[in-house]
Amino acid sequence: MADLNNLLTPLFLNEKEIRKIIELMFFSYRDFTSGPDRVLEQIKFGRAHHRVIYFVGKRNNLTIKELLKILQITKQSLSRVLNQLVKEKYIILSIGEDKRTKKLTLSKRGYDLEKKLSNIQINKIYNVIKNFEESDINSFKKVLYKMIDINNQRKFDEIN
Amino acid sequence: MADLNNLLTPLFLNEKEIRKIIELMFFSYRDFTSGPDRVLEQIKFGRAHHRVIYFVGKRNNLTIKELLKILQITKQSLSRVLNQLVKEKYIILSIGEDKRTKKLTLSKRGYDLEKKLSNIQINKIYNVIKNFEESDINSFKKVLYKMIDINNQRKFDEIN
DNA sequence: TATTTAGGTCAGCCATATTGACTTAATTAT
DNA sequence: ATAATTAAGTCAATATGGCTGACCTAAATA
Repeated sequence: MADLNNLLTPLFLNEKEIRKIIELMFFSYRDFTSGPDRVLEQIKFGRAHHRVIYFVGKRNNLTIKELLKILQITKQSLSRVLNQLVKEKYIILSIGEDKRTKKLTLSKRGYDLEKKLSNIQINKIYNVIKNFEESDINSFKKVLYKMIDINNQRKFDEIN
Repeated sequence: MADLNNLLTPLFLNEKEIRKIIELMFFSYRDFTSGPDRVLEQIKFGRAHHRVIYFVGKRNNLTIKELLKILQITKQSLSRVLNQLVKEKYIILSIGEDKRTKKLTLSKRGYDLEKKLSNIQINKIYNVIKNFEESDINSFKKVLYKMIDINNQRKFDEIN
């Protein structure tokens, strides 16, 4: 690694400045998830449920395998959450063309919950970025994108 | 809330673009924590231990109360993690001037672990931001900062 | 026909968080 | 001087979200 405290290093590459970014990531992510968390608590769901309905909502007819690839958790971890969402009719299962696969779709109920939860985050982000120049937001997105591991950048590209 | 799909809304304020930011936050934060997580696993610690030694390392002689304010967890949650760190001599406790308080300091052992863990994140961030213009990084930090809840922005300012 | 793939399930474990109740010792306010 | 508040600690119970390992079925593919 380069010597981050070298006098020739630009100021913004100093360890102190980088540690600020570490803290910005920690604090911003925590506040970013806290809104939906409070709503989820009331219906006895957790953050994991939000993630599932978020990505199912984004891509209807997602298979379990595709969902696991996005979430990067084990199928055992997913199963508890997914079974609850299916049992409580937020998500509808159907058989795929390949009959081994199952397709996941949001019901109206699931769609409404997805909207309710994601809108909290969408509004929060909207209220932040509306006060910036488009160029600031583009920089923000570019940098955040590069913070993702290279193989997961590809996954992000696939779903977008 | 404004209509995010209104034709007059700038493109970068569209719901679709905002959802990309949601996903960037999710993927980047996950990859941001995965490095330290793997190291912590080997010594039977978790992410919570990293947070504690991170902030103790940042501000030596931090009190329990101040630490709780930063982490925003209950003292019961902190106690398990902190007791382990003290028992295994990563953190040294001492009595404050106000004898009700305790001051937390990293031992050499704790300092070394802090460096080892944080350097993973520092290097990751360094390798990302070195390829950007300083203005991009400034935009990135400004936007991320505003993503923090207003009262927590103050806490960030206090420690920086 | 054999192998691989998609999905499911059971059991047990661990980490991180919570709430509530209660204690001790020290400081501060009345 | 006494009462109230504060900092810290502890016990117990609970929830969530992850994990590993083992094992199963049914469908697709080699």
